[in-house]
Amino acid sequence: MLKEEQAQISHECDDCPIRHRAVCARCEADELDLLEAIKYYRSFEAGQTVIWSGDKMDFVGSVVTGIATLTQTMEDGRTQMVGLLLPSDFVGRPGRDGSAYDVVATTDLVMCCFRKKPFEQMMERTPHIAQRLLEMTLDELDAAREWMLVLGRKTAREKIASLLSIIARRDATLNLRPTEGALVFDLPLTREAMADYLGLTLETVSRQISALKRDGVIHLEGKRHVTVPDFTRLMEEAGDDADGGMFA
Amino acid sequence: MLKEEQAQISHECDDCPIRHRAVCARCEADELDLLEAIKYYRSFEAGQTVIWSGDKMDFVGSVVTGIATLTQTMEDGRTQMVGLLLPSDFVGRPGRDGSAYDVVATTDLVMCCFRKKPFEQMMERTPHIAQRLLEMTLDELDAAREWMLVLGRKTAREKIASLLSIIARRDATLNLRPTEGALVFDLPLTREAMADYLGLTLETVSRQISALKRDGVIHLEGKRHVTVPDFTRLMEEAGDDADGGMFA
DNA sequence: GGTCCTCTTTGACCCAGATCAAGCGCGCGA
DNA sequence: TCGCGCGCTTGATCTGGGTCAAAGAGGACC
Repeated sequence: MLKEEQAQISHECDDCPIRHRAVCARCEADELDLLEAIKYYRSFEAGQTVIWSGDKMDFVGSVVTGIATLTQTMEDGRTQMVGLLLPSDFVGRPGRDGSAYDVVATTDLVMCCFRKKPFEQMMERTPHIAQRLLEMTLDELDAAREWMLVLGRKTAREKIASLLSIIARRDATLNLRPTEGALVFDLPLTREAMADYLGLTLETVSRQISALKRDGVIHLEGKRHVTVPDFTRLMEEAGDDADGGMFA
Repeated sequence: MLKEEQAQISHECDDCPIRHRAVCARCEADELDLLEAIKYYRSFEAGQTVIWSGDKMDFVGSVVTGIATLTQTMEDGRTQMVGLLLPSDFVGRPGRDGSAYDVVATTDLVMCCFRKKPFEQMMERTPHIAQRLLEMTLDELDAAREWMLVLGRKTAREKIASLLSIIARRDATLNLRPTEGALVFDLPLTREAMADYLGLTLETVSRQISALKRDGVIHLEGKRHVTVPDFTRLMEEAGDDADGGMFA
């Protein structure tokens, strides 16, 4: 909690790293001023739970830096990740009180938050916010449906390749690295978290990553640092059309 | 195509069966008049494809009666259903030209359509429409995430029970039947379509339905007419908390 | 009333991935 | 510097659901 207080250092929206991608992306200067007046930052350490499923959630917000996950758990402990929240992603649902999922910080995390009530009022008055939120929600819905294909119909190897290509792609667009040649990135998830995302066991994840390494689809430095020498090859392994590639 | 023309019989929004649940649910009388002026009906026969994935889509619309499915297909033919569209559900995405999925009528289908351009303009001028669309999209996102748990972590038997309970629930709210005692409904999907929804093969679907019948969880009359004597039992079989029940 | 044809059921067998069980290796705290 | 723990790898075995194959059950059409 003290940590959270410290994080409330002054941040200007103008030089916010997610200014042009988050829910505020379409706001004009004056609208941004209003948001700036009611926003506050919260930070979390890796492993900390942001909210538990079913808990009352009196804020909404955007991931500024770090990574969080959305997970669902059955009574007997089986868990399924249902969302991977990267910088600029939105957390929380206007018009609902409780959280439907566990939200967990998997790395150190900074969020830009708004108390729900004021945000909802703002949304009614500022179409730019509602428009952007609709757009982001539709994108998430598409991503969720893409993921349903992965979960329902892909083999373990294809699942791993799909996850790697998604992380690689999002990492590339976020960091604006060139997409030519080899892609390099760090896995932000443990083997177990990957298993929860993919509907697999952590042993299978480990085995398939080893297999992809053995077959030269990826290189590993340590456990987390990944090099993809040929992205098209990875896409093929994922079972995707090798075109749906690298834009926006 | 002739069939579609015929379907343009006069329908009044006032006595539309999905008036209070569709994208127009929040519209005032005057807003409704504007929509009424630009809407048109299209009908499709069972089995007909509404749009192919990738095709240009110059309209959006709501399912009025009947059932449609959203599916994704891999090059080698593996297919995954990613959406089940019941009356009042919305089809199409404002701000995107092509369809991301195959949309197929699984029963005879009537849709209330709007050409995309006018609808988008309308959305900008009528916050009630955008608000309702956001709400519906958030609901669909929740449903998709629920489904990710089903696909990723449930057994074949649990998957079947989950599908049955979802159909039973939606059918009950749609037809406003009392939820006391036995639930009765018709399966709107073939075994193959169920398999595509659940990430199973049609043989496994058939076997598990037989097993649920043998164990008295459901009764079957013919292949499609289902009776659920004890809904709580079905929920347990689905692996869900037996509470998240029967409201709205 | 017979004959397709599509949807479905059921059986026999097989395999991808789960489960159970050792170990490895790196970072951290004492 | 050591040891301890957590994340990870790898092996051996088991099994749920896939695959392949055959046959029943309604319709719809002639």
